[in-house]
Amino acid sequence: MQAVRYELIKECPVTGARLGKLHTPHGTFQTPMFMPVGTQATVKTLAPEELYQMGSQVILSNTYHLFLRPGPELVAKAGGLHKFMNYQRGMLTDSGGFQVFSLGAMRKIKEEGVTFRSHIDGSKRFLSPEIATQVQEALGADIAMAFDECIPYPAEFAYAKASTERTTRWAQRCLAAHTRVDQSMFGIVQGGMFPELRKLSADSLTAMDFAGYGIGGLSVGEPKPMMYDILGQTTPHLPKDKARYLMGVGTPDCMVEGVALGVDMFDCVFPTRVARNGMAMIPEGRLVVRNAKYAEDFQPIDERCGCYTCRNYSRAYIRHLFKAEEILALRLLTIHNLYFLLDFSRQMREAIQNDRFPQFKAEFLANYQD
RNA sequence: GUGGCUGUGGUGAAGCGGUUAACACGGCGGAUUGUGGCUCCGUUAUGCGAGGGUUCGAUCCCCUCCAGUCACC
Repeated sequence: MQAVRYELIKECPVTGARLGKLHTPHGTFQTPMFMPVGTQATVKTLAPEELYQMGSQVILSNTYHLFLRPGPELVAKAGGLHKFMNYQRGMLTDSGGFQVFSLGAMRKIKEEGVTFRSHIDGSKRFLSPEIATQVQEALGADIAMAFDECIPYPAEFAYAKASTERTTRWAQRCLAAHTRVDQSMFGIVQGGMFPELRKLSADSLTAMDFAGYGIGGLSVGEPKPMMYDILGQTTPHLPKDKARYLMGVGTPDCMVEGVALGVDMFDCVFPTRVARNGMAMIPEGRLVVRNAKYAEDFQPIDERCGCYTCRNYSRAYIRHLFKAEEILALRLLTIHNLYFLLDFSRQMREAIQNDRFPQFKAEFLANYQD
């Protein structure tokens, strides 16, 4: 019996959209869902109570960052990540595979694992499937991710094939190393932009006993139509009774397309990162609140939005806070953007429930500009 | 009042006779998809206190004025 279990509630009769539940040791959560990113054991600028209040269910934290600082031993000594950071709902840790490739300098990939340099102090470090699994067990999230290589775009077929096969072997080693019964592990489908490799990866991984499946290596710079194409040629190879998690995706247009192709979970730094740069997400796309045209605009970011920020503050005030480099500016837009995506997820669930997901998708996309 | 010094964009300032006036900050836009509040990109002085002169040519040299600033009466 897996610690984390997906329950399919309902499928859209037209698209591949799924309404479901994710049962975890820290509660049962609704899918499709968006998972806020809390890289260093904190969703930047927010306290857990604020996350609960806006409807946050599962949050993501990061093996790479916590491995380097403060270290898995310290988190284990604190009683695990939930206790350490005082978040009592669902939690997922990324394996560190992606960061080794995106942040670690001078990385060297071998069959055994990856040697890289810490982005903090430049020291030489090593991560392998076994180490990444042990670290994630020490962190103790509900969901651990298998250690993978995220293939860059573009990539040659030969490289993508070799890498994908290695990621599959690494997945086996992760499962073999995994011992915690109150934690489940998701495998990660790779395969680059090659449908046959995606199928190969999915088939190999689904033959193993993972609780769910991450879809990695997308949204790495390829055009969106290509991403949707590859995604659409990946999810059909995944079992219906397991959760599908499209890694690193979190703009509403990509999410609604992803849900239509059968994805249940998303995570992305986008809403929180752009919030810190003065950009608010709205149904029409984006509103850059630090733009001069909002200097005397006393409306909320979005009058239709129910978030704490929109109920209490104006564009002019938030713009002022950004200009003055006040911390509250970052908090207010982070609250808004996360609420926006969490509420957007809720609307998608409601649409699937009410058999109107295709219309919801069409209407949303007609209105949205990225 | 007399003498010295200084006047370059929103700011701090390079340039000191010769193509489109450096650089930094700020401003204004943009980028951002398994997170460094980081970063990156574009743009921002038809003009060098004002007027006159010398010169093929003046931010740069000369004169007058104006304004700041320091010192002394």
